[in-house]
Amino acid sequence: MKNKLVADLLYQIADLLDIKGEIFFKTRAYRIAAQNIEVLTEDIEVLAKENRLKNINGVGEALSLKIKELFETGKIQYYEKLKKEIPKGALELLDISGLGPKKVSILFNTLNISNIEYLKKACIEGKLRNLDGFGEITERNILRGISLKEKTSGRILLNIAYETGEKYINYLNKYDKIDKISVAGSFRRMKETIGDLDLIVSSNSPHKVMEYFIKYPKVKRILLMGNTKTSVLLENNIQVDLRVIEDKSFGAALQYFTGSKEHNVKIRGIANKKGYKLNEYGLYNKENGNFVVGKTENEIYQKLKLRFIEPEIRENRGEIEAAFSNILPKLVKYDDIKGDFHMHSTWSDGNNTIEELALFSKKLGYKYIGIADHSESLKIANGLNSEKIKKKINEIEKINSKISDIEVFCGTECEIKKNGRLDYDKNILKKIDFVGIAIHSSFKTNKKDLTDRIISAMQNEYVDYLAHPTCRIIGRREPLDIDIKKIFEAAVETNTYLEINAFPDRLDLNDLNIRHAKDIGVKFIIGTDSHNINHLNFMRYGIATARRGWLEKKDIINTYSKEKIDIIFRR
DNA sequence: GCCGTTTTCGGCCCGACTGTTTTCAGTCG
Repeated sequence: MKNKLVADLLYQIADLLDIKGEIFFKTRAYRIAAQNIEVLTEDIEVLAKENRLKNINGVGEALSLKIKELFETGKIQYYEKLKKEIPKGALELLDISGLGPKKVSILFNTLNISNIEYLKKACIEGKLRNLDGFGEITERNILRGISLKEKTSGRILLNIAYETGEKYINYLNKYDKIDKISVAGSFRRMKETIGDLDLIVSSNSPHKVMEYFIKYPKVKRILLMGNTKTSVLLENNIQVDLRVIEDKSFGAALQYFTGSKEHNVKIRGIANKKGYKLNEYGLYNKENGNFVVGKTENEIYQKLKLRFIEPEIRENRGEIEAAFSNILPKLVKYDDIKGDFHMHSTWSDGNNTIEELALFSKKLGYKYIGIADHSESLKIANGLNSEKIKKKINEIEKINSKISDIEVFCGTECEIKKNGRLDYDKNILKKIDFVGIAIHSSFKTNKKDLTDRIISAMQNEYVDYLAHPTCRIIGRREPLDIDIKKIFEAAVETNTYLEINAFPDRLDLNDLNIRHAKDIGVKFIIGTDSHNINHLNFMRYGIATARRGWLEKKDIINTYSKEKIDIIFRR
């Protein structure tokens, strides 16, 4: 599937056209097309061959020709030409806070600034202040933007955002001038990484709330401050934006600032067609400007004849159409999970004993857990040999008779060897309750071998689930180069559950893969990959990712009752 | 560049804040 590649190319063309000064709607058209291609389940190369590109939303005559050209010649002339006009470094300038296409265009065309290094130098030398629309403050802001980019390298992981947001909200909750408070933005949608934290507050004393907001002890700098909007930078370099509105607009603001942008554009388009105008203050009658609703999100969706859409799926990936036809999925809930089958104990590389894990899990309300320690060949993680497995089984039996109301299962996270065989033989595998399999080494073989290796392991009759299927680590390791669709098909054929690994830098499978897999008929299991009891709390990020992948309770094995799980895992 | 039970041409979401200006453009979300 080259869908991602085509989408990235169109995004790049949009950026290049922005800098060139092309009209907004044209560059937006490229981005809309790119977005729709990114979420396409069908292989775009097949669509191109069968002349069906124009079936994709946002792809018309011009774009379909360009995509066809790409598949036929390996290049798009239009893109090649743009690249020659505008160097790659100029695109990077767009990432700097405070710089948009217009300013980048001026910088490039007048001072020939084509990378961040030159820009930094020019700012320090005071060369920008004489340009039209620039001044000394702009120079300082750009320098600040550069240093921030160097420090944070972009986005933060969901769990960091969660912990930071939780503390800030606790602080705000102590202030009696605040009525309602909620998170918004990509954080509320539980995206795997977050740009900055958005908070929405309703209050009749906005100015006082702003004053209190900026007094939070962890604030390092105030970025901007007004009566409705204030932004601060925290000591950990996370930006937090606060919006304060009246209570009657709380739902409208929440809807507006939760996004995604793409979702909102479509929703506002629908509002328009129905004779309304929608903004962060409410839904208004377009004719007379009268306020219609705005206190809750639900009222707004209702007025637009849509079912309520959960924040996690507001990405304009078909949820609006589904809400209209009343066929939205009943997303798995955060308290639907009854157990966790991916945790490591002191037997391998975990920091807590099985008993400690069991007691903590019981506190979380779980009915069962599975201990999935590493297998023999993963020496670095203290993988278990057959002797140790026997002892571990004994220990688990003792714990099960000692602790009530939670059942502990003995399992493994078994290495898939280079030849596709498992690290343990049949005699061991049949003794333990469940078998998760995973790759931790020899990533860099070719695509076909890697795919075959995983599928051949899935075909082993004792295997229950495939852990972190793509092995990506956010910000550090790209997903494995595997034929993911074949893996999904094999999962259905061999009845292997695919894990949604909830560890914040994995979240693997990701939202899009989950949706594609679900369409094929895959069943899932959410595992935290815990190495200590605190990691067990990561489950929420796995559930969030499952929700973003449109999963329902019935799609996920560890929402099942203990009786059902007994049937599945007790051999 | 796309799209059409408002349009095949003329729309395409909308408002706050900042810094630069002297009424507004650019950026951001």
